Amino acid sequence: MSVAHTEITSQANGPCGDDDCGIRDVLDRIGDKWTVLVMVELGKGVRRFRELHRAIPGISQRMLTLTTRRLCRDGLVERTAYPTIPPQVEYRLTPIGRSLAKMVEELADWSRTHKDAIADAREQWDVGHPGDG
Amino acid sequence: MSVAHTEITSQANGPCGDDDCGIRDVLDRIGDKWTVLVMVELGKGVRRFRELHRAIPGISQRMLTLTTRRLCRDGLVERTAYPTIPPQVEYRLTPIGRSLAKMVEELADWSRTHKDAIADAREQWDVGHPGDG
DNA sequence: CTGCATCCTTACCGATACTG
DNA sequence: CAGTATCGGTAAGGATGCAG
Repeated sequence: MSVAHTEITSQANGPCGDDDCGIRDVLDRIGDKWTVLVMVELGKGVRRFRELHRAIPGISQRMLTLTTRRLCRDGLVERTAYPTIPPQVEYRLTPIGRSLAKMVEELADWSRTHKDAIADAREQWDVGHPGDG
Repeated sequence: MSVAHTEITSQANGPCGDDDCGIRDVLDRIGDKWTVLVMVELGKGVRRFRELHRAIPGISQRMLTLTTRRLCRDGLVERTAYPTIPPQVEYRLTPIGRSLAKMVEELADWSRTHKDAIADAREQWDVGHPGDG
């Protein structure tokens, strides 16, 4: 994402006082455009590359490749490639990946619960602030 | 952030089956560079603009202004301006803002717990994939 | 089918100067 | 003190074509 520290240890200041609790890295992962969608889909079970691609409308092949690779790099997703022709690759959540997926689900629940309230707040704001984003 | 749908209702597909659960909007907010830091600081109590600025090293005035304004727009933060000279403005979390701050804290807890595991996974990955980000 | 390489547009964000 | 206005670097991500 836009922050991209790359190294998990390179944070000047975290939100937890003055020590780095690592949340920046997690947000750099799940905060990007496609990661949550991939994780939720993989939360339903093992998926092949093409299945993910069809299950997530709008994602490009390039972004699906990058997203799955980053998830693999962080140990959240496991990749299994069978040397067949044509190639066949399976993706599945690791235990730690499933635990993060659970957090994401809770966030999704929160979103569902407060979605309308936020929409209302924005409408209220926007009428009082024309020409604002 | 990079996604920026602006409208809370303009999502083709959410992670929850085929309906939009609004998580995209939440991630667009807390996924950006500074929002979590501001929320956690406000979680400690009422803060003035300058106090936030000093409490969050590295943030520019511009970004602090944008971040607080977006939080206000979503109804997560309340802004109180006193017409004194010099001006004085207070920011505090709304009830819904506090509830989101709680979710963020849980995510921070998760990060602390799994930080080392992720760092290890990255190291493992990087040794096997030189020249990769 | 699964990926990689390249070009290109968008917009996030930092730096700086200015206002009431 | 609490913003606003403007400029510019940079990285994310979309489109397209090629490869094993």
